[in-house]
Amino acid sequence: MDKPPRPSKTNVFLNYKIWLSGLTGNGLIEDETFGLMEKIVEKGTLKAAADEAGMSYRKAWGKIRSAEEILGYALLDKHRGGKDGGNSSLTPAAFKLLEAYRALQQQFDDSVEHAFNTFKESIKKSTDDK
Amino acid sequence: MDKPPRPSKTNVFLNYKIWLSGLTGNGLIEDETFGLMEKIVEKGTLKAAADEAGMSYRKAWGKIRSAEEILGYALLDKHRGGKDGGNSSLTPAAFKLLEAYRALQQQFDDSVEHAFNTFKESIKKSTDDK
DNA sequence: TTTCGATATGCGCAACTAAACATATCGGTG
DNA sequence: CACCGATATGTTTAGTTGCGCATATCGAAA
Repeated sequence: MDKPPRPSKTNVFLNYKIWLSGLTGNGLIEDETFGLMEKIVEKGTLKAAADEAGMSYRKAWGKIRSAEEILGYALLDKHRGGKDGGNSSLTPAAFKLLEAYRALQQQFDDSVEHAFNTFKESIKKSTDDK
Repeated sequence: MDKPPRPSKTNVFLNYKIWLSGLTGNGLIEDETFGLMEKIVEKGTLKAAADEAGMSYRKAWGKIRSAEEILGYALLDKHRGGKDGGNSSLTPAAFKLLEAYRALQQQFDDSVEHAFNTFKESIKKSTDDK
């Protein structure tokens, strides 16, 4: 889930995480959920996406359900029944959200890169220079 | 511990968290620990800092201990005994670390501010404009 | 109208985390 | 040299979260 820690000269690593939440406080949308959304695009079903992500269907379904509750709108067009059991696809709103989130994450990654470099320099400096 | 979520027009909030870790993976240094460090400067003892932070001495001590283990150097000059039982103060290295961390956090705050504004604009846009 | 595989959901148990409790040690100071 | 209050640490209990087992539902196609 979390980003792999960034190595520093002092054996200290910086970790960070971003996620979305609703106003009630319970429930959250984290990277794992967006990962699922991407896999649903590829595979066409929530089940296949869950398998691909190495998580149980129960868990994947819960994450999507929770996210939809927070957002107040559907992320998936879900279809049950039929020869192949059913399928799911992203709603247009889900597509937009996914894109926006990935862009947000990218900006975050970039700024972290810079901030962490500064941080490493700071703790490297001797104490007598300020 | 975590930052209070940032409100968005769509009732979705952005949350984020940063923390430090060592190379073994077990143990971490989070905002709470830096908060303790600041209170130790104010109060002069770990106990008073723990009380101020509303946590047990046991917990506070554990956090400091863990942080020192990760970093490989002492955060506190600890003194036992004496009339008033003892006291603790930050080491110079701890001061530097604390300052660097707070600066890092500030940079995060700023970049998140900007990134989240962009995010909100993105999910507001209609789907037919790209 | 039976079948099949994906969606849908309740619920109990396990794993982990966090808090609470208990207890020992230290050493200036009166 | 006894006292006091903070540092130091193991043990134990409590609480939370999540995982996955079990089971039901759906509907196009054969």
